[in-house]
Amino acid sequence: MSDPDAIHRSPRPGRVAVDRRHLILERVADEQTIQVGEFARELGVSEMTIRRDIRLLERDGFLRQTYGGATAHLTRNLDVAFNARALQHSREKRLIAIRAATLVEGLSTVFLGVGTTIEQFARYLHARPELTAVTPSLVTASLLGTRALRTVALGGTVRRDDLTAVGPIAVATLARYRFEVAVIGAGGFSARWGLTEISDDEAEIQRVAIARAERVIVLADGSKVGRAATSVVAPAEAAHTLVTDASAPAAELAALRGLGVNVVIATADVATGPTTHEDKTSRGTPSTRS
Amino acid sequence: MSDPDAIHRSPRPGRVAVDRRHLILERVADEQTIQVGEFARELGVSEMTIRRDIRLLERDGFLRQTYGGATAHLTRNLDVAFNARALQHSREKRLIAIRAATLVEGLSTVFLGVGTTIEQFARYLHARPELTAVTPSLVTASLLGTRALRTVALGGTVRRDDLTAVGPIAVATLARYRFEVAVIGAGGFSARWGLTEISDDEAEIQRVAIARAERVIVLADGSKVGRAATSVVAPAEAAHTLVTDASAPAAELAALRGLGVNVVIATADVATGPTTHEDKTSRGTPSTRS
DNA sequence: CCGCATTCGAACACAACCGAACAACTTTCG
DNA sequence: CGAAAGTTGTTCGGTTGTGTTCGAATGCGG
Repeated sequence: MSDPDAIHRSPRPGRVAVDRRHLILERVADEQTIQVGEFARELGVSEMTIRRDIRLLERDGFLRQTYGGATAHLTRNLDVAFNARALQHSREKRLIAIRAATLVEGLSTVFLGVGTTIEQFARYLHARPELTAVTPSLVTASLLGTRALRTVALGGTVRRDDLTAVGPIAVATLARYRFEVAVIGAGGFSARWGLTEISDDEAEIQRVAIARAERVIVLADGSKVGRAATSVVAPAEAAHTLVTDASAPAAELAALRGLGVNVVIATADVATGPTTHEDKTSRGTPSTRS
Repeated sequence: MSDPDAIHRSPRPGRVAVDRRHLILERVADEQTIQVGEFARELGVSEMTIRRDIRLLERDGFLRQTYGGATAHLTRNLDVAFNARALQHSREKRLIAIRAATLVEGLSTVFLGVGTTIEQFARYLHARPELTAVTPSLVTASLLGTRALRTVALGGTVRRDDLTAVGPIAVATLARYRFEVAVIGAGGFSARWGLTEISDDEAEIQRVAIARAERVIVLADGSKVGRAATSVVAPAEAAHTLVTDASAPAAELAALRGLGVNVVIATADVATGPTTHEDKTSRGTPSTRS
């Protein structure tokens, strides 16, 4: 398992240092290579600093230092870099989440999958007492658990990376429910390979959830559309609706539409506020509890 | 500095401190990061105070200290309110948790119950890869889930008050396990009424867990000892060990001892260090993979 | 093979940051 | 009132991150 926290492992890196290393990884993931002088100029730091970063990152196996810069370490770091970037795509994800929330209004049983996009979706899900939400994600379950709807957490072994319950127990629990709609994320979604996921465990759970749902809504930001991960979950036709953003490649969307997938592009026009239970306008007065 | 909280006639010391730490957690939850100097200026306190807060919060696993500030810990976004509950907890509970942690060393399967004392216990539980921890509490599961041990969350309907999985699913899942020791909290614990709990759901789960455990350790601060709640879980003899603090009434403790309960009083002398998820002894040897 | 420009990394310098220790102050309790 | 405990600010020696210098190493074109 590629420890996503490994970047932070140096004794006590500052925020800027961590950010800079993230940037380096991103660049390397994008362009396969990076040059010390260029990047130093770009960030306004000395070359020595970049060199030190590279040495550190190589020590942890994220890349390989070369004469004049560094190159991608083939096997590793893609996931890491994408993870790092996933945190920054939040604008699009929020839009997708808001749009998707409008698609599940009035329903009574929904399945929520795993991933940051789904977490966002949960934030914007309109809570009603007669709504039951089932999810393997502890984060999502915690998020929903405090609100006015019935939340069911799947049990099972908790995965370290994303705090998700996986394994036979989760699958067995899933078998007790039937869903009007399953809202799931995706490691990749393409016409050729359908819905794909990075982890096998997650794929298994999603497969069962899809089988038990009458409708499937896939949430995937543009960078996921047309891409494929390793574990195949279901063909693209299994998804009734795909909610994505404007950055998704048009050709791929056309192909998906050809397969009968209803494609929804989330735009910024409907700037609905979040559905958080507590607004944070209470900045100055810290909670006067108990 | 004029104490802005003096108007409230603060009932116990450290009221401002607790509030300040809440603010820190909020900020970190919002922005993933915080800087000492900036925040100190913002609140009008010295940097040292902020540093002390951060150190404390890291010790309890809320965040991760960095050079110049702190960043969010992986147990991100459990609702801050829930995550921060433990902040208001007395040092008695922490002492109990620390003491109890020494009682479960070397075991391989433990059940962790519900409640803030148990959450504290989880923070100080020494993680080992071969240790399996089972719990119905989403908070505890999230806390443990990022650390180096196998965590199993019970599934089920999530209770709003304390983010606990309850109901038939939780009970059924429990039936798949056997525990060397069950560590549980208590709404009340007395010689007369035994182990009692406020909620029926919780009582049911604890009953099953006790039946499936070879040893039962009850954690209860002094105020709980001698008291009884509405729902009876088990007679006092079911508990092999009670860990409490010095404020527990001596007469009651004597009565419990008479029933064969091994009473342990947690004191401050064993100033055991914290059990943060990442060991920082790896200062000099960076290549030690987690 | 030899120069030559570029890059690398050890060493040093400096600023920012950290934490232990101490002092000043407040609150609690006898 | 006085002792004890808790909280915050300050000081100071040590640590960490970054920039700079400079000799050594490397790639490249004869």
